Amino acid sequence: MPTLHLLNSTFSQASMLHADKFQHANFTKIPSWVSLKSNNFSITHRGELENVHLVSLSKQDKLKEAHDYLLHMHRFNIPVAPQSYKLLLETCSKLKSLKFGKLIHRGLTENPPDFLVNCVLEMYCACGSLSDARKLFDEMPKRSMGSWVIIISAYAGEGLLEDALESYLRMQESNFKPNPYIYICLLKSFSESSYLEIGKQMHCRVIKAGFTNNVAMNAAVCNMYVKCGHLDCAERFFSLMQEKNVVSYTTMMVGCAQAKRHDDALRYFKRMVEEDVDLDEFAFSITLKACAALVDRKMGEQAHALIFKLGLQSEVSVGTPLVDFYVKCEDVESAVGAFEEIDEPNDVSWSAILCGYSQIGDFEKCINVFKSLRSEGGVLNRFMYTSVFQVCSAFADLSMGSQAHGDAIKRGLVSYLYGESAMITMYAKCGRLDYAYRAFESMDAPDTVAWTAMIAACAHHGKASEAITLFREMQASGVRMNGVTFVAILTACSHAGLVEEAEQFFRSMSSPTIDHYNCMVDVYSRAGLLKEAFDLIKGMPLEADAMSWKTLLGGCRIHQNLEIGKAAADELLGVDPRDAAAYVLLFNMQASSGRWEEAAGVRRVMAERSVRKESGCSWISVAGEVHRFVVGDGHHARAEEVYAKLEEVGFREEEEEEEEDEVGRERKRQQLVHSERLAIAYGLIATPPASPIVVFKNLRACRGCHDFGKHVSLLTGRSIVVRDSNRFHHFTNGQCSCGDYW
DNA sequence: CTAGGGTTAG
Repeated sequence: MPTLHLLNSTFSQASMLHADKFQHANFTKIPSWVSLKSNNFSITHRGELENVHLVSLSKQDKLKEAHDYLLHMHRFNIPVAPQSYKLLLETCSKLKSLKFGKLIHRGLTENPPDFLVNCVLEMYCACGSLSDARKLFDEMPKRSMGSWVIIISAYAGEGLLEDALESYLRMQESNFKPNPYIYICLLKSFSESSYLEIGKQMHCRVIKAGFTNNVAMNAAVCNMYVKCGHLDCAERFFSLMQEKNVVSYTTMMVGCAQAKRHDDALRYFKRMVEEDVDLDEFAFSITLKACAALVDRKMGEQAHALIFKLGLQSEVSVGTPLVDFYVKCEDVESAVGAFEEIDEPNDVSWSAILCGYSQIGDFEKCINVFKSLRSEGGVLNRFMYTSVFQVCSAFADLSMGSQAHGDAIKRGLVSYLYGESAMITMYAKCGRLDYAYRAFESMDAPDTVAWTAMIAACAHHGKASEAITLFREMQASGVRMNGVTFVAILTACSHAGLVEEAEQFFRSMSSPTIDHYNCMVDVYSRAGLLKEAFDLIKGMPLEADAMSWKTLLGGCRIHQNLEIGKAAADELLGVDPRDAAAYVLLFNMQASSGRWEEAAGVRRVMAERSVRKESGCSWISVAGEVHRFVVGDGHHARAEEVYAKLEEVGFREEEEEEEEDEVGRERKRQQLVHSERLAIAYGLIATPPASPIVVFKNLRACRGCHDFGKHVSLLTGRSIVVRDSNRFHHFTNGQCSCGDYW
């Protein structure tokens, strides 16, 4: 190959001559002048050097320079080799540059060789201009088999089924006998169940044409059955295939993944490894997806090892699902490691890592990475906004959330179900059930997740009857319900004390999970039916988890049932000895029934195991700025005004019927004001008189502060929303939306 | 000269 040889020698000459200047010279960084001045190279044909330069430019994606140089060659009548044109056109295809593609097409000589015309045709298809492709195709003096393949493949690839079939018939009229490639292309366009019949017909034609022993052909048939939703047909066909390759295996794995049979997908993967099939990046994409879905850490790590062995970790198509796999395994560190291995991460890779940060709870990181990606002009997608909405939900940051919403609208990245559902949750968690409703109502056809998000939003805001109405509407609309929907509706019942309704919903479930049992435990516990709750845990077919016992313990605390409470605490600490909530609840319960010895014992154990109670804090966002308060806080710049306001509204700590435990006493003694009162008072002085005050607290509000909220809403006429760790409380005119039941 | 499979989510 003279061309290659010349390029190599050019390279070595350049690097030898300028070793000092070009320490890191590599193949793609050869300066353009190098090939121009080298008259002393052994050139055999006129223009060979120029052609090499042209090819070099196009291989470096320098289309503009290449085109300029092409014009230069034309001007000096230097012959341009067909191969050079081919490479130029390929670069146009790769970069999807219709503009240069057209320019180069126009610059072609009068009678270009047939294969070059096919290259132009391919370029138009690759650049997505099927109109140009069709025009050229119709005007082509000599169509080859390749031309037909290109045009049919383009139609099929774009989903233009009719055009593809028409061309298929037309080619037969022009006496071209379709080859396997034609069928492979055509089969590709039958990609949904409504095309099954025509797909089968095409399969018959394949058999009649005698292409039954073609691996690629068979993979395409398999794929057609998979995409048309007939995995069983695909499997039968697959098992009859004599020869199988990566593509056919990958196709089957995709089919299994679609049918959520991820373990079957992995079985195919194992077979592929056993049979020593050459694996490629596509095979690993789907394998990792299955590992992620199953959270099969072991399998995923083995796949990762194999990937490393084959050096495929730098491929986006492998690295991205690898990131997702580690995210699903809740191992962000490995996810970040996998991400950093990717050579050219795309927006999918970025959204996978953003999702990782948000799922794991590193909200700060998530939002910062998103912001820098955005400011650097990176490609953004809707998945990213979903993660951003999750962060805003977690921060309960309405200001950031609505900004993100606006930003997403501007970029046209919001009108899709997932993002909208995340938005419902975001607005609800920011305390704006009204906005959540608006987001929900703006959806044309809410799906399972959207309905569920809306029901959960009502549940958390204590709107049980609205939740139930929505649930009925959802049923009537025919949208499928899932386990999460039932968690939402049971939560709604639980927050409103609707025991019978909850029992009804629960009974209507075919296979409740531990989450649903725990919801029922919560329903009974809150309603004071502690015996029922305890019996339910004891009798359920699933093993109780920490949540089961914690929920029961919470109920025992509210209803002062020391006996069951102790049993629950023992069980809870058996499951998770480091659960601070268990100790705190147990301590409070012992203390409030005057068992100081036992209470002190609980504290001692806590200290021994160095379990620390989470300290309470409340915050309020005013004009986009978050103001945070802790118990008895005096650090705020307007602290004096805050305390003065508290005096003014006149609902002091002493007046309440406080919890009589030791903690409560200490607090009383020290006259420390609970953080949520400080935040509410700040809201009163810092926001306009008519606007609602929305306060957030990391722990549950106590009864005294709950009464305080009611009192202030009556006194000032303001609407006050308090979100504690459990739910939302809407205080208006001295009443709370929870009906004092929570 | 012509083709086939894949990854992100509430």
